[in-house]
Amino acid sequence: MLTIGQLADYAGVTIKAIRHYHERGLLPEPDRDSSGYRRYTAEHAIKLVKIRTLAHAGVPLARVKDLLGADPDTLVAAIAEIDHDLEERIAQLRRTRDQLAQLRGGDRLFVAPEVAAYLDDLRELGVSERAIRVERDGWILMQTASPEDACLWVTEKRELLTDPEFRALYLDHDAAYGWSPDDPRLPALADRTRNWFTEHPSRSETGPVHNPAIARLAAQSQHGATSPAWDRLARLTRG
Amino acid sequence: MLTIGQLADYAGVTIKAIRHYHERGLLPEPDRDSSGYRRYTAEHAIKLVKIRTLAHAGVPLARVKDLLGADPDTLVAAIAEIDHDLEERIAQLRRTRDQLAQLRGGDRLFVAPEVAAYLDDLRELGVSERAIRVERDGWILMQTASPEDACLWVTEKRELLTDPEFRALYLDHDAAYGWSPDDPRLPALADRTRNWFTEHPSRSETGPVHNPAIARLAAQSQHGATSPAWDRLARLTRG
DNA sequence: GCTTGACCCTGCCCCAGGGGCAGGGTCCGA
DNA sequence: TCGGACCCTGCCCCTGGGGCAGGGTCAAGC
Repeated sequence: MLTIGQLADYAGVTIKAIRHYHERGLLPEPDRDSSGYRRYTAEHAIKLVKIRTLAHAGVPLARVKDLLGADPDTLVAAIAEIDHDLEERIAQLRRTRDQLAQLRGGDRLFVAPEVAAYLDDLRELGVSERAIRVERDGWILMQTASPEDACLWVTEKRELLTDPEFRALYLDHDAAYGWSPDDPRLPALADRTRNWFTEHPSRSETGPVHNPAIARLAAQSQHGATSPAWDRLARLTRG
Repeated sequence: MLTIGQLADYAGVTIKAIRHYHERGLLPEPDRDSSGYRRYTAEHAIKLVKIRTLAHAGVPLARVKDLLGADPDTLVAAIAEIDHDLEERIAQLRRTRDQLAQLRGGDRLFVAPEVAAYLDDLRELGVSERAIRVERDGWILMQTASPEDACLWVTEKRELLTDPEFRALYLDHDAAYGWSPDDPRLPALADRTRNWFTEHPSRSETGPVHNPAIARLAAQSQHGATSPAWDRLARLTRG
């Protein structure tokens, strides 16, 4: 004949939680003594331990209720599933720990040295600050998503910048941002761009990117930073 | 320039969560495009990854907010603490898994065989069903709290029952439950009880129980099942 | 031009497991 | 008999979102 406080201590649960389980119909209300206090039996205690264990495992109370009334086979199956779920949750927490460790030095990784060097290259080349900002944002995203891919990719891009034709193309694209969509120089630029890509088919744009989703993301992330001239240029380049 | 959906996919977070972080002031609201859609920059993305990592680690959002604005030293200290917390939580989940495994065969352990044998002994002795019910409930509680202690203790109690004087005392106490508190046989019974305990000082009542809290619990759990005669008997026995 | 599906907006209510408070009763030991 | 610990009900609040309603927006294909 336990009081609610004794039962709570026994099961390692708060008094509030026990009353909550009564309200939800998980644990039957026990008889009251002469002064209206709840007096619990051992049956309540073992049922409460069941409830607590399942609840601690993250099982929603509604499902706990079903499980308490289920036949043993169903229960065993459910427990196996819950256990599997717990295992996964532990793995997830471990991953979170790893990410937490990265966060410690996270600000340094704001822009990795390779990326900073690449941005410096662009600046030296005379690229506009607008373009540099867009590049930087894109690289930050890629770095956060997959530092290895980003590092590989940026190194390749720096090599690409040693090609005079690529440098010229880059600068012309940068300049074309502010042109009118009817500018007569656009078709020629589109031609040169297409030619360059046919001559360098497997590099950079379709390069050794492990995660294609990241490439898509990078493309999308720059999509908002477009202009009428660029839109026309894109159409011309595609054909 | 990411939309909210793209940002959510990137950070592995729901759109709802992002809006929630805006409401809580964790993540600044970005500018809107012409149709009122939020457009995010890379700064938002890296900040969101921080928030997500901390939130997944179970840090309350209010604290995440503080941490985002804190100096690096404070941040590093906080991360160490959070990491320690995570480690503990993983251990807790593992314990929950063990308990879950016990739950699988939990109904069989409703009354362990040793306890069942002890209850059978009592029944054979002629003990009342009322007393047997109280005993059973007590043992169930002890079993659930500490199966090893319960098993040790019940074995010792069975040995005790081979002592004729203890058997007689047990039966007399059982019978005394229904007596009037003024019954003249009570003082003599109290004397015999006290004598027995002084002659068997270290057994059973103060026996090899590893967890004293359990002994206290067992005593308390039977406390409600008392009677006027028992209350008087207890007073007499104590002196 | 029109439809269709995917995406976005705000606002509202819901959940578990309590915390806290009000306002009052009960029990137990000294 | 008094103080402190315990119990009762009932109420509203919090977190970290999920779900739904009701409506606007965008892009692709017909």
